[in-house]
Amino acid sequence: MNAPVLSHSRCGDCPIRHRAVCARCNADELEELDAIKYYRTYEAGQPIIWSGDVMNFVGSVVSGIASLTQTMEDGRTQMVGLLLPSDFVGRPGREGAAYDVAATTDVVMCCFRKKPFEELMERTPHIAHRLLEMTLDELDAAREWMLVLGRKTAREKIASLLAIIARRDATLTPGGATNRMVFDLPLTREAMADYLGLTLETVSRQISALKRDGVIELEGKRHVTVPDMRRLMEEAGDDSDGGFLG
Amino acid sequence: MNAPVLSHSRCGDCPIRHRAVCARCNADELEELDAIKYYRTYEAGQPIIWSGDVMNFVGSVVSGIASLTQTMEDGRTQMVGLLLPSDFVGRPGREGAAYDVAATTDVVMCCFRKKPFEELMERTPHIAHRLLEMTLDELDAAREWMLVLGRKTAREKIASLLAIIARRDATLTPGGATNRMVFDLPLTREAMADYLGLTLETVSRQISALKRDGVIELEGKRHVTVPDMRRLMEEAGDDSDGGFLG
DNA sequence: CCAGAGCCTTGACCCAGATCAATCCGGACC
DNA sequence: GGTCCGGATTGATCTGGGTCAAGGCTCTGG
Repeated sequence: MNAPVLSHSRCGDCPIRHRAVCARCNADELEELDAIKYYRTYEAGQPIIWSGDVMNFVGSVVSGIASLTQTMEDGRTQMVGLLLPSDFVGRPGREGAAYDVAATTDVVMCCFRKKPFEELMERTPHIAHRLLEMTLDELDAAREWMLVLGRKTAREKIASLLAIIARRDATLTPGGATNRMVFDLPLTREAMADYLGLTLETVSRQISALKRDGVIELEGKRHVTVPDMRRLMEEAGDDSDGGFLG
Repeated sequence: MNAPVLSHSRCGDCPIRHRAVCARCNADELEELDAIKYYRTYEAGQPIIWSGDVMNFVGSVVSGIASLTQTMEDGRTQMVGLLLPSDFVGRPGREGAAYDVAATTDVVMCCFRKKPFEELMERTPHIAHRLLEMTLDELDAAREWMLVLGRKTAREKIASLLAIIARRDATLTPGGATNRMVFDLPLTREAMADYLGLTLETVSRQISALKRDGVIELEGKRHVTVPDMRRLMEEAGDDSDGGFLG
C-alpha cells in the first residue's frame, strides 16, 4: 500500500482549518502556527505513539482515522477513542502518552513540536480556549461511550457504533444527514470488537443479525446502507434520534 | 438527616483552595471569584441538576461526593463520573446539562453564576488553563473507566473501584498511601453496580468473595480494610500499582 | 492456475453474570 | 418490646455473549 500523499501545505487551504485547535486563530496566530508545524503520514496499521513514550509533539489528524487504545498486560485491549479529522492528539503539560495511538486507515497528521506549541498556547487564549472546548466534547463522547460499554446489549452496541459513524460521515460530506445513509466502515471487525468491548465473533454475528432483520444492507464486508436511520437509532436504544435529523 | 453545615466562607480558608478551578488564581483573581460565589448544600440522595436542564450556575464540590449519571428510557442507568471534593460541575460555553448530577453523600457546592463566571474566564487565563488541566484529567479517568467497563471481569471491576476509592482517600487524608488502607465506602451496593455496569447482586457476591479470599476485610457493610494494597491492585488487573505506592 | 494470508462468517458448546426470589440485618419509630 | 423499611446477602436457575473450531471469501504473488 502506498503512503498517503499531502495535498496541501498552507494553513489557509487546510481542510480542517475551521474545526481543529486552530479554528479560532486569526491571521497572525495562524502565521505563528504555520512556522512551527510539519506534516507526517502514517500507513494503515502503523503505530503513531506508544503508551508511556515521551511525547515530543502534539498535533491534529488532518485525514484518515486513528485510534486510542489501552491494553492490559494479559492482552485484553479496549479502544478508548476514535480520532477523526480535526481531532487533537497529545496532552499539553504532560510528559508521557497515556495510551497507544495507531493509524486505523492511512493518516496525515499536522504536528507541532510540543515545547513551542505549549509556549504559543500560553500567549494565545484562542488556542487554549478552543482546546478546552474540544476536550469537553471528547469528554462527552467518552461518557456517552461508557453508557454503551456498561449497559447496552451486543446488538445495541453495534447499532450505536454504526449510528456514530453515520453521524460523523454526515457532518463531513455534503448533503448532510438524511433518513437513508450510505457509508464505508473504517474499522475491521476486530477493531469494532475492541471498541465495543465484544469479541469479533459477536460483532460478526450481530452485524449479520441486523442485516437479516433489514436494519442495514451490506455490499461486501465494509459498505453499509442504512435504509432508515430512525430504525437504527431505535436499535441503538437511544432515547431520541440524538439530534441526527431535524 | 441534617443538612450539611458550612464551615467556612472565605476563599483563603477553603479546603479545596489548591485543587479546584481557582488553584492557580492570585489574590486579585480570588477576590473577583469571592464576589460572585455562593454556597449551596444538598442532602444525600438529592438531585443537583437534571440532564437537559438549563444550567445557570457552575461550581466546585467542596465536600461530599456527587455522581454523574446517564439513563436510558427503559431505566438502565450508568454512572459516568464520580465528583469528589475540588471537582468541577458544569460546562462553560454550553447551555444545557448533559447528565443527571446527584448528591451521593451530603454535598457542599461552591457555585458561581454561569454568565459572570464565563466572563471572568475570558479575562483570566489562570482559570481557563486550570479548567483545561482538570478536564484533561477527567478525560483520562473516563478512558481508564472505559477499559474497566469494556474488558474487566466482575471481580476485577470491584477491585478497581475499591482501589480508586482507596487512592482518593490517600490523597485527601494525612498519612497518604500505605500498603494497608482503611476507608469507608461512600456508595451503596446499587450505586457501585451503576458505576461498574453490573447488578447489585453481583456486586454483593464479588465483595463477599474478595472478603472470603482475604483481599479485603469488612466491618459492617461500609467500612473496608485492605491489608495489602498490592494484592488489591493485582486483583484489579492493573499492570502495576498505578503509582499508588512509591 | 494454485497457494497462502487476512479477514470474516457460522456452528456447537460453555460459563460469568443476569434474573428471580427468599431471607437477613440494623436502624427508626411506635 | 415489636414492626417496618431500606439496604444487603445468598441461593437457584437462565441466558447472552465468550470460547473453540471449522470453513469461506478475496486479494496477492508465484
